[in-house]
Amino acid sequence: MTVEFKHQPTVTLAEVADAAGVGESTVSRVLRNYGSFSEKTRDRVMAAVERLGYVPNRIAGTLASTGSRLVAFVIPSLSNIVFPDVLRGASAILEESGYQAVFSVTDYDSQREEALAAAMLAWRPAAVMLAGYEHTDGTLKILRASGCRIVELLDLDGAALDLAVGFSNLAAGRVSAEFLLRRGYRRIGYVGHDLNRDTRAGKRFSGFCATLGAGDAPLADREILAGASSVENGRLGLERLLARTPDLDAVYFSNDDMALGGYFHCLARGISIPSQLAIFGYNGLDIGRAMPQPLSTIRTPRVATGKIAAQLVVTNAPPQVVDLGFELIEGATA
Amino acid sequence: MTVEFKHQPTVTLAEVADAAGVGESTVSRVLRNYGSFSEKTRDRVMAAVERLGYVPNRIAGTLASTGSRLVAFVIPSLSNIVFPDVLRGASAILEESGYQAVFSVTDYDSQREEALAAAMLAWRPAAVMLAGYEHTDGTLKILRASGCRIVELLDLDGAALDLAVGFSNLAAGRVSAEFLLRRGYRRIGYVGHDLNRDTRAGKRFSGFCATLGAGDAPLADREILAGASSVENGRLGLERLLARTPDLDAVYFSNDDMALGGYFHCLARGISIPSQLAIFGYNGLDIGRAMPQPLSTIRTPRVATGKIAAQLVVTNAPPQVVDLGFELIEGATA
DNA sequence: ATGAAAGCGCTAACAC
DNA sequence: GTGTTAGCGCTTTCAT
Repeated sequence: MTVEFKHQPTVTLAEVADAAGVGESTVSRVLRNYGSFSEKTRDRVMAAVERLGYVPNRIAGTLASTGSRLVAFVIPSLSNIVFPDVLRGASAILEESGYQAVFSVTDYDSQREEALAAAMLAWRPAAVMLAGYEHTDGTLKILRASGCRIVELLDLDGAALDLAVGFSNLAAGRVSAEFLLRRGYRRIGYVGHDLNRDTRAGKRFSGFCATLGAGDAPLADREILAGASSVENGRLGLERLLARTPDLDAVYFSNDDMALGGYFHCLARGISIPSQLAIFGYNGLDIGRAMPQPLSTIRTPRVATGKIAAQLVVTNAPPQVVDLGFELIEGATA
Repeated sequence: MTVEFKHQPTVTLAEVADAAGVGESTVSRVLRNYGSFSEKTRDRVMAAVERLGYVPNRIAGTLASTGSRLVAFVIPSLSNIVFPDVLRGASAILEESGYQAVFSVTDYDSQREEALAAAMLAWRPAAVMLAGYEHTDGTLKILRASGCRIVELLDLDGAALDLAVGFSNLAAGRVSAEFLLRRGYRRIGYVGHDLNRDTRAGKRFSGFCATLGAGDAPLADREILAGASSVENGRLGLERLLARTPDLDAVYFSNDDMALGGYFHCLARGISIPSQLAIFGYNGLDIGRAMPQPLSTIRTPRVATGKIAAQLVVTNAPPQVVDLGFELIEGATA
């Protein structure tokens, strides 16, 4: 028998069927372990798969079955550790269920979010995961029209489109303020990054200020830095804030990175914490626990948010809002 | 039991063609702006697209054209900031070229890497991006058989399969050791995380030790922690190392996170830096610059690695190795 | 400049 | 238990 050399870059299911001496649908059934087939057939098919090094084409499979196992993430940033954490939680669940994570980064720009959401939809994902509730009308329209599951993450202060997983940023801000008031601080300032883009940080700030006001200790001063949140901006922000308002007794930072920067500023200037100045963060990063004085902060369920969100999608759960809450960490800096 | 999500009826290209009163191929040409068509036809098609809210199905498009615009990342971790940084650099380039990033996380497990690489290949990506050169034989086999571009990232100490972008970890370790020797340190220790899994950290450590040995100041002691790299592990590691070998004059950490932990340990114990103990890291994170004493470290081109890798893929560059180098940062901690 | 028709590789009915 | 066949929604010749 003469075997002709075929320059075929990829093996197809049809070739496996030929090699195994069975029909295509049988191979498909065996590979998906669905429907019925004999032990013997299964072995023959698997042998052929092995021999030919067959890798199923999920593009074709998805098209044929009109149900994709792609989950699209449209996230603001990969620099803010929050989002890698969410992705991490989600991808663990997705991978074990045969789903595939796809992502793009909006850079906190809602126009980009709209464009990227549209681009994502072209892949006909099973679900689209987004940060928060603030989306353009265009984004909302195409999402609703898409018919795929929509998951809004890390924000519960608003109305969910379909699924929502996270916690209330407004409440996180309130709890932070209550804590500082309870500890007796009255001259309280704020150092944060761009609130217009990071709307969740904006909601925390609102909740924080509202509670301070109600507690008869309205926000004494604030310093909002233009760029993204970072340790350096935190340091710079506190420096500016104290230059302007030296008599503050506590500062609330938009997150732990910023707070760490503030901590470094105090270290460098010999400002003792918390006696001269208290510092409070947000996120509950591991780094806060390793500081000489553990950082007082709010621990957020970032990985859990990703996990639960993925689980809801994978199990095709009905529309719902899942509040994972957050935890106050009474460290040593406030 | 997972439930496959079914999409609600979506608008197809055929419906757009009908609505516009043209053939399917004409719609396709207009949408991809390829081939020739009249102004008038273009307007009619675009009007119909708009009216029906048509979103092209890239699954179908990819299947028909046998050329995907998916780029698959198989990365060890999302907790180690290195990989989000690489993804960030890459996704910026990929998005503007109409490519889509897909990822999965191996958790530094080469068996998982093999399984995930295979799963990725099922999506017929244009390229697969992996960390480093250490892969199982199985991984190598399926990658080579796949016919798609392969990019190995962040490691140049080995033989590239196709494309490689990064720098030499061996050299980074050597340069770190040379620096410490040049500064006069002679009793040098090491604090690191799991070297078997993170082979790039292992290469740095090798280069470091080799240079120390050649400089007549062989590594005095080392503390390897079981878990992943973290600030807390850095702190704990330094504590243990000094308990065993108190007379060290410098410590090299497997990365900046660990080094920051060591810095915190010194702060807490009143060990003055660098006079009593010098600290040297790796990665050049922003956080190091904001420390009261800037961290002495090696800055690695993480975002650039992602960018260049993406560019090579998008432009279908010939096989090559791109050495982006790294930069010694002479901070104040060593 | 445009349309008809043949796939891309698979899944899902439906026969047998 | 297994094979046959008709699509999934597009791209791509190849005519016209």
